[in-house]
Amino acid sequence: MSQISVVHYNPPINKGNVLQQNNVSNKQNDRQIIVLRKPQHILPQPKDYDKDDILITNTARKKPKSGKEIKTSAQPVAVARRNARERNRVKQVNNGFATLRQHIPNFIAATFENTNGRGGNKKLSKVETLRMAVEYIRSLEDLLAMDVDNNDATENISNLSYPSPSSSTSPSLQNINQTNLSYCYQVLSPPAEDDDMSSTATPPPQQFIRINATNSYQIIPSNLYENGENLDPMIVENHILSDPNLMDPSLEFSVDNQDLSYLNHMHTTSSLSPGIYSDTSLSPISLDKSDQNCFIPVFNTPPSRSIKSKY
DNA sequence: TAGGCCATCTGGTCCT
DNA sequence: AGGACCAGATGGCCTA
Repeated sequence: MSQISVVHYNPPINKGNVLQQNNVSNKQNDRQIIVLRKPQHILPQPKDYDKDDILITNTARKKPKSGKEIKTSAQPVAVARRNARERNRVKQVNNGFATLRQHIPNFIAATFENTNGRGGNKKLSKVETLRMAVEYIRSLEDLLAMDVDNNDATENISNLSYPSPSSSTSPSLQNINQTNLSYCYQVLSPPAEDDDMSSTATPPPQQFIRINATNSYQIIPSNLYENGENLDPMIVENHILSDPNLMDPSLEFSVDNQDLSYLNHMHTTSSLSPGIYSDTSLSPISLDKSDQNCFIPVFNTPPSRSIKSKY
């Protein structure tokens, strides 16, 4: 590290920059020798440049809403151009994130925004976008693996059309099997606490109610059931729905037709019948067969009984 | 007010 | 030399 030695008299220097301080006992003038950290960036002073080489920059810096003036500093052309390149580069990165966000199913993002504690109407942050994208890709991989397992006619694989939420063309629903439901509750689950996106731990399923004849869903607050425990539709019908105070209206979300492709087993967007569905069956199964790790509960409630929504 | 998120600036490194 | 990329520092904005 570069160091410079100075003879210090007054005023005192910033302690943060002091690397070494030697008190030289000099009875005559009692001076101190202090080793300073070399300033990390010593920009050439304007006087070092021709006037033509100076740009007033910082114009691209976000203008504070408070209206405070941002100090503009004189910069050489090279520095200004480099900053502009960096801004452009970051902009490209952000464009990439925006594109990535568009590929995350709307209802997943909406649900996450409602449950991430950051309030609604917030776009996914970069970290959240990456997490969601990882989950999405993982789910598509699972879907692919499941489809390969289920289809003995391997030639179908090359013709498979996988759902793309941002695609304007509707996905080939005939090729979407029931694993979509598994996908749904996996991604509806909150992300792991740490940032380790390589984690393979399977989060507990998120349970929700579908409001009949609508594309609206209501997430059942997790405090109403234990992790991994599937609710009995009868309990939902007789207890939870009868007490609207138990439900959180902010946890209601709507899905569009494309998202519905992830929620429905069927080739149409008709609603599922209430019950517990397995990963491999299109028919509800009896509760005593249920395996909490493999089934997703679907409950329907008439619109008239829907919990007071955000509307 | 603390913490999260973000944009910007800047020094450093690598590559062409 | 200049561009691309990365990481650290900084400050503004927003929310709980």
